[in-house]
Amino acid sequence: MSSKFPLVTLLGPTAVGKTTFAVQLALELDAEIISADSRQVFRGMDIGTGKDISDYKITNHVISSHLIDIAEPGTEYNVFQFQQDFQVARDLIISKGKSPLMCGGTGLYLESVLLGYNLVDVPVNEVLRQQLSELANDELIKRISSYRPLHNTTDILDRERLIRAIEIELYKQQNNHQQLAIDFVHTPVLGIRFDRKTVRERITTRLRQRLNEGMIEEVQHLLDQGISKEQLMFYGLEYKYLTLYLSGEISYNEMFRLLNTAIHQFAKRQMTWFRRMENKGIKIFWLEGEVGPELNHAKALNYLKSFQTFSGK
RNA sequence: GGUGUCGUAGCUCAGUUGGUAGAGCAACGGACUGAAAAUCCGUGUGUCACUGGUUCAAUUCCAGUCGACACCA
Repeated sequence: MSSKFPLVTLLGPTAVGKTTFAVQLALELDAEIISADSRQVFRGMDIGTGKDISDYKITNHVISSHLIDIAEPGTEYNVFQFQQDFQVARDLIISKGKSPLMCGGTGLYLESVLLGYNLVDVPVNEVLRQQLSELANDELIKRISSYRPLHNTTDILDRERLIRAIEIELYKQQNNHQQLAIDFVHTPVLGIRFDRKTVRERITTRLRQRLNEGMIEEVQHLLDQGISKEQLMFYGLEYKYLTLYLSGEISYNEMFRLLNTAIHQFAKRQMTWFRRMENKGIKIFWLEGEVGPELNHAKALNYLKSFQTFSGK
């Protein structure tokens, strides 16, 4: 395929084979992959996040990937940073004359790019932080609620985050910044999905494999590195339940059962997010996983071809 | 073979002194622009094992059948 898209996206819930599919597609499109995965950004979190470098090798090529292993485990990463990093990665890929292929399952991150969220780079305001630090939590909550509706309790659980949220909102109000915010609504978006029941089976099978392939040791290693239990728990899923298991709070069987269910529920939430994206006007070309990768690959290429014709490029 | 207990939602079980039934988990739907694999909200999905009987009315009482478990042989 010769002419280039400003962006091609491949999304889907966990355990549908996105990476392998993306790598094959990247080879065809002469593309490099930008990962949109909120957990694969962390170094040392490999098996638990399904990060497998060997996946990027195909025949005798290695497909370049971006936004993987770019943050220290134990630190935080967020949409704003993702959007920034995405821009840099995309510019780099284009400057090499290649195509950017965004691939991942983190709905918020995908949407922030596709809908062009206007996220402003808000500097630290020490004076404000000093003032706010003297207020009671109730006061802080009242302040942030007066600026914007609360999304959920994540907004108000943590004092530090509460103060940061006020800092951001105040800055936006006072500075009237219209950030770059390019949207990619009219670029092709491919999705892979399976029947819900099949996804569950795939998740369970994969979980068994990962447990046998050193996932427990991986989490133990992170704990040994000094990453706090709380932080690991907040990363969720594998990191949460394996931490509970390793600290003796739940048995192996409980861990398996709870984690398995949690991943099933996660896949469902991912699908909910994709439906929301469709409702917001993002057209997703769904490839049914049951059909098999070969046929889906052909379908995907066809769709991209028709997309070009349609948009007159 | 005999005696007893039990059979209610996908699972574990409540319950109805007779007026067609809930809880937890699962499942399903949704919200979510600075932690998003997080966080939060909503929804009961059912031949009350089966067949008869009593009754205005049976998931509930009675009898039988089937199944599970326990004990006795």
